[in-house]
Amino acid sequence: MPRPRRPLLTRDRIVETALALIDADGLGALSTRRLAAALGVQGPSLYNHFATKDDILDAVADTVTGAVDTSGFASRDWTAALRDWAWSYRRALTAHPNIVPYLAQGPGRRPAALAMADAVYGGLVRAGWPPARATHIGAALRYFVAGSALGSFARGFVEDPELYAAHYPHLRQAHRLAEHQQSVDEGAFALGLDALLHGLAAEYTRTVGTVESARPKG
Amino acid sequence: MPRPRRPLLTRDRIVETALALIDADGLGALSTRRLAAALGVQGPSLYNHFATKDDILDAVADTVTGAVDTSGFASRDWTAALRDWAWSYRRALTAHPNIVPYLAQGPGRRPAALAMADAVYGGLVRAGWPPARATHIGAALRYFVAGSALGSFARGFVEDPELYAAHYPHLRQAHRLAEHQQSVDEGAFALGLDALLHGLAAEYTRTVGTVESARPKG
DNA sequence: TCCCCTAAACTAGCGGTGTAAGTTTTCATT
DNA sequence: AATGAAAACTTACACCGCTAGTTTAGGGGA
Repeated sequence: MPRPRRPLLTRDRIVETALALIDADGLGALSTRRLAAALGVQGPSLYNHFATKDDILDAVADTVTGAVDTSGFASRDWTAALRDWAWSYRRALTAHPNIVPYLAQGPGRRPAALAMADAVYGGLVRAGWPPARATHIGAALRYFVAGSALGSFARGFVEDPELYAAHYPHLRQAHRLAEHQQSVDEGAFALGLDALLHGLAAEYTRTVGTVESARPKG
Repeated sequence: MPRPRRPLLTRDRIVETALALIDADGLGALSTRRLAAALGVQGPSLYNHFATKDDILDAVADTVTGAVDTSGFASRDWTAALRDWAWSYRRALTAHPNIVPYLAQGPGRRPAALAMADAVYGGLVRAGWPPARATHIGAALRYFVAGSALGSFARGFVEDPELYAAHYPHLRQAHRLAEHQQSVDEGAFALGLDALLHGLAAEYTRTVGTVESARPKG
């Protein structure tokens, strides 16, 4: 097949299909040939639109990150904005859990990640946090969200309780975790996020100023 | 070469060499043939000792996790024990950063991970936390540590500041992050951990009891 | 309008991957 | 002493990411 009258591929179509395949079958099941086949095309044709497979994955990661909402930093006080952002961030990642290992690992140089960092950092500095502190806070929240989306804690446990009872006395009821996987993970996230924000608020009043100065500038 | 008089391979030697290769060249550079070559052996010989490559990686992950110290839960109050554990956990992971993506992702069914969960969960319950809360706290800390070890926040930034100034106004000084990568990541971890523990301590006094009841049982 | 360069598909193929299958020889057990 | 398992080997398969070279359609300049 020579050059077709209308291009069969576009970057958007490739990224979209790649994300669908990753969601359906996992990161390891995405090969250039399988992706191309899903697009009705031969493997190497992808290289007319992307330089490497990693470039495709970067683009996929960028669209996932792009779904994160940071608008709270423009309108709400910094603790509420952080909370909204963290939950939105988590939702964006858990909506596509199979890409998270790639996304969390790779560089934050992708546009959507930079825009997100910019919004968070800017919002915290505007709220009165010293720049170095703002950096740390953004990073700490990112750690927590990425970790929570990466490996489900509960998923690691298995249904058979006997496996645990013998060697790990306190985990005798751990098999129940498998049943309530999602609620355990979300509960742990909610608890940890609340604790983090509580601790940060205490640090804020201790080192930055009163609650009043935390109002958005508008 | 037939069966040698003394076995050339042992599980321990394989795991040890695999970890060294991963540390040196990254997870992606570990192939069964390269690993075997480093052991003075042909690729498929590994399958006399491990069923799959993933089994090898699981064993590597288990030895890394095994270096985490949870002894604080036996002797210190729960906040100090959590802090010690989190730092030890982080040190164990950052000592072998290349294996972290695999480790953080996979199931927690490996013995060392189970033993760790057992110690943490048991320690928190003994301190008076309700079982469900203890599960959430252990998971939340795990999220935070894994996320912090997984992707360096600072590493994502690049030296050239002009790349940022144009589109991301608040990141104008982000290039400095690259210089202080390690201290930024550690500072973010320290800040986040302190905030988390502060928030958990507040939750403890609010819902569980006074500080007195948090003493270790002994 | 003709020409030509670029774009976007193709086919063929390279070196590498995990692992299955079967072979050979040594060691340990009966 | 015989036997069977263990631990190395070789060969081979299907797949991987990617390169090189080919073919033709489309668009811009003479």
